[in-house]
Amino acid sequence: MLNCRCQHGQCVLCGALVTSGDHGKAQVCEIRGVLNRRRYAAGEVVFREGTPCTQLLVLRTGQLKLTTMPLTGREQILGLLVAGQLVGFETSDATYPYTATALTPVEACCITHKEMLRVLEENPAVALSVIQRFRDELVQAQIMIRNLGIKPAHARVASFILSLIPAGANHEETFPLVLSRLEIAELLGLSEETVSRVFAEMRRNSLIDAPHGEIRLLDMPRIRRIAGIGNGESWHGDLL
Amino acid sequence: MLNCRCQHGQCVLCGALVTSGDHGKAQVCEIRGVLNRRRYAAGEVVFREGTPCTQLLVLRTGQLKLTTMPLTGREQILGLLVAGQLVGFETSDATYPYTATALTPVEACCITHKEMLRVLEENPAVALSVIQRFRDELVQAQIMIRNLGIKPAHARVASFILSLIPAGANHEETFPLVLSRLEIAELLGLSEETVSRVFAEMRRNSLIDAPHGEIRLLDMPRIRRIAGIGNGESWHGDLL
DNA sequence: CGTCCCGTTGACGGCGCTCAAAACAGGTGG
DNA sequence: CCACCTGTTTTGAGCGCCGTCAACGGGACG
Repeated sequence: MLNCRCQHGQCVLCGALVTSGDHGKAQVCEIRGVLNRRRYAAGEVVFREGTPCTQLLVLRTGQLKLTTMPLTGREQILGLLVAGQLVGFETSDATYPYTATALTPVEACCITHKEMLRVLEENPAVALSVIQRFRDELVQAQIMIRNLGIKPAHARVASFILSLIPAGANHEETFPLVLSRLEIAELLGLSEETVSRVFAEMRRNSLIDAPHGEIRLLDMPRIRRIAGIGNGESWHGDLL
Repeated sequence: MLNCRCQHGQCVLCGALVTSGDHGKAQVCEIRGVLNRRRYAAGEVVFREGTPCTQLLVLRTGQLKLTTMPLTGREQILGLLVAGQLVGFETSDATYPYTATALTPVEACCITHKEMLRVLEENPAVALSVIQRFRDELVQAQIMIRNLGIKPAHARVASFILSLIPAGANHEETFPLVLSRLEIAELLGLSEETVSRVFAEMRRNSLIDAPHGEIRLLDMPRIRRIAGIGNGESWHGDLL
């Protein structure tokens, strides 16, 4: 485990392999032959929409954004990925359906689809773990559908801000914000200007503080209320 | 296989089990003990958002819609399911994150999560098949995000109409339309009236014909063009 | 100091939502 | 068969949210 070349117990593949009792050590040794570690700089494109997909990645550190650009138009962010998640595991089509770009410096493990399928067939524990990851991604996607489908601009931004809080973190703390206004707009299905306006409004009403590249929640309960549906009665009533 | 009580080779569970060589017959016999067949009438609620989830279903026939209603507001349809897909396989939370409702008469196979996990651990082929289903659902969800995020009303409706065409079907044919205008609106993040207006406009321009409960495509190429991004220059130019 | 990029702010117009009523279909009972 | 009622679909009028266009400010960097 410690002498495994990819050196990370938290990786879905390694982690699961290590704990899958019946094969054990032999499997660990086998898999490290097919895993490659890769690094990407912030802003670097990992793979591009429409290119043939042969490999999949397991994110170790950093964040990725998945984007799509239908025909000639603005980009839409389909989702954000953090450590532990899979990306590029496409089986139905032979090309990636979205572009993956590093938002921060990224470390990831690479494996070809062919090898991955073999690993899954031989290691039920890994398969279970992969199923769990897909479930999580699907839940995230459904949350996005909810937001895009019914929430007005202010509620979308509020929901987005709440989603930045790391699990089990103290509020009233300052969190890093790696997305630009434009990227937030692309994530929320809004225009850059609208996002900026909502941020300004929230700052004016001391709901948040937003220095460069960071954000700080000043009034969690009200943000949470705004994030719920825009309930008819103008949100201004709540903000002022 | 033919004497299996659930009697369907096309079910992910049975199908996969039958073809998983190394266990074979024994597994088939084992699984039919934990599978239950259920029927639901059109309009019947299969399970409701927020209720504890212990079972998952494999759709045999019919269609389901998955809906959510955040706080007090309108419903949002998260997705539609057809035969072969899984529903209710939630592992992270103990409650269903959406409501499942039958759109047509439905037949499904039921299995508890606990049993399902055991089946997955013992049958890699089933696990692979399940992963594939989740991938497909994720792709569908991402298509919805794309549509909701950037497309104007007309393009959303056009995309929806195109999505009704069964795989490998002849166009110029008449397809069943099980969703009401309100449901289409909830799926596309629009109002009922807007959907109705777009349908009317399309009918006026002989793009479609829409008798009760059915729809017929009259001009596939133009519908396809409208479904692409609304590219700035008014769509009226295309329609007239 | 000039340039570039990002964020902010203002003015304006249009898409699509809201409210309301009419047209329509389907089912039920007289 | 027709009157009646209920729920769906259609159509109209009005307006508000938000997207577009444009100009400005500020920090990073050469």
